[in-house]
Amino acid sequence: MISSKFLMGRGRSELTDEEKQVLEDSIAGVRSLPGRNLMVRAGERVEVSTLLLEGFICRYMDDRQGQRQLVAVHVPGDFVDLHGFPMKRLDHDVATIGPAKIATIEHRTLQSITERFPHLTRMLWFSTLLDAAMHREWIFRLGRLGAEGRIAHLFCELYTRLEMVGLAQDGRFTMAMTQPDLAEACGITGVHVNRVLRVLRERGLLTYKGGEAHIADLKGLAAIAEFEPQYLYGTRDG
Amino acid sequence: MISSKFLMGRGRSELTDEEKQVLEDSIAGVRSLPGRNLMVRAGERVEVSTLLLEGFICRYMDDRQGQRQLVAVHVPGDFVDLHGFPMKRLDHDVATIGPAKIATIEHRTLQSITERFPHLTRMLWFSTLLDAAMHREWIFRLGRLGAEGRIAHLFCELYTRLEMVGLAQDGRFTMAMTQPDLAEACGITGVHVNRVLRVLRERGLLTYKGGEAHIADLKGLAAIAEFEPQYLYGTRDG
DNA sequence: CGACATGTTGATGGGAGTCAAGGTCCGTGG
DNA sequence: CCACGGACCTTGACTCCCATCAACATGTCG
Repeated sequence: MISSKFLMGRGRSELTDEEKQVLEDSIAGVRSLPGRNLMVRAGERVEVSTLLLEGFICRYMDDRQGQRQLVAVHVPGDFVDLHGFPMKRLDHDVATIGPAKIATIEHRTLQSITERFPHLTRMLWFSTLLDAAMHREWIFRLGRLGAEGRIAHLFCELYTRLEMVGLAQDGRFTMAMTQPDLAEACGITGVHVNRVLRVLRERGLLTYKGGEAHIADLKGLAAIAEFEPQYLYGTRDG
Repeated sequence: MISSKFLMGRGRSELTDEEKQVLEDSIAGVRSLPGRNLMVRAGERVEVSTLLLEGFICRYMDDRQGQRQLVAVHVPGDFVDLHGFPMKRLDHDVATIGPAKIATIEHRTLQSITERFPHLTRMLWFSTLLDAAMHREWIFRLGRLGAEGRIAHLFCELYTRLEMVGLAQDGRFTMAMTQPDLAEACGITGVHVNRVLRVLRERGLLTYKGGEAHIADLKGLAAIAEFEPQYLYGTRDG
């Protein structure tokens, strides 16, 4: 099932079999994209939404000098731009990081879902709110943590999210972000990312080289990051 | 009409009279709250959502040493915690800044709206996505701007939002945030906020004293802030 | 092989944090 | 009525984290 990773680990079980099938049948097509591929430019009107199947995609905004700030990183199973359905235009660019495989769903299909499946609609809404929760955590990171905490937090988040969809285990995962990419996600310079990674490596917390991450001490890394993963789950239970 | 400010300036016109009435009839009650009043604590299960009628409300997360990071500021007309309807639990605290007047809507009422009014549901969804767009802009601010830009940006955003609901004009508005509050919103210290405000005042851009803001040069302030207000409108048009 | 992105390390400087002191304003209570 | 405490605002001195500039190493792909 193409959409099998969607909401995996975060309330997917609340979807009925019928709803899962509706979602699956909504997929208009599957495509492969190369790395560093601009998918949507800010301000463009969008008519489809994208479900990420493989690879990594980021969303970002550039400042006046062209310096980039990532506002989100997406992993397989994520809807990348579902918010483009109610919004119609995006306020930011969307691009692949490494090569990626995506499924597309047309907005008119989503429209008909909202008219026939209220609960599924709420779950789609819910999934955009998970993005918002991650945004808030990023605000916290940038506002309150130093460079070490920011890097550590990003790795904790990515590890947790990848683990939910079966793409990380034993502290290890593979990802396409370069050091400059990490810098753009964390609001620091590439040079400083390099120094921080060295410190984290020397302290036995994390190694990251050539796209291979190994979190040697998740507890320690989470402590530096002040990382508490509840926000990634939406905490619907109870 | 109690909910008359909701989505004012941002697609409210897309609501039919019937939908406006449905929303109005959903209001369970109106209450006044004192300033500095904790409304919802992170992790609590919530059963109602809050529409802000008067005053200012913020959402925030505390770091390990109790340092606070605001993740959102709300002005009259905003749904403060509509995302709590699909999410059920919040990942952050919510509190008034100054005294405030709020209307509450029970989640079971919202639930019935989602089952009977798909278009109104999409507009509610849309309104939570405006929050997400503001989150993204805050990420950008914290990641790419220095202290001056951050303060300038916050004032530009608040001015624009307040103007939309008729609470700001001619560069002037009233607000309850103290300098320490601004610091918590901008990821800098209260002392530094003070210095930055002085610089902005001396440059003839902005004065802020005792809750009275006067933007003397909006163009200049927006330039420092790299502020472009489209994100506040959701840009549904065209 | 050369071009280019990425990774690494060093030297220097600046923006913002920290610590400290004092000022203003207000509400409360003796 | 005035003393007092408590927020908030203001300014100065010193410190430190991270940016900047620069040089070079490594790797990879046409």
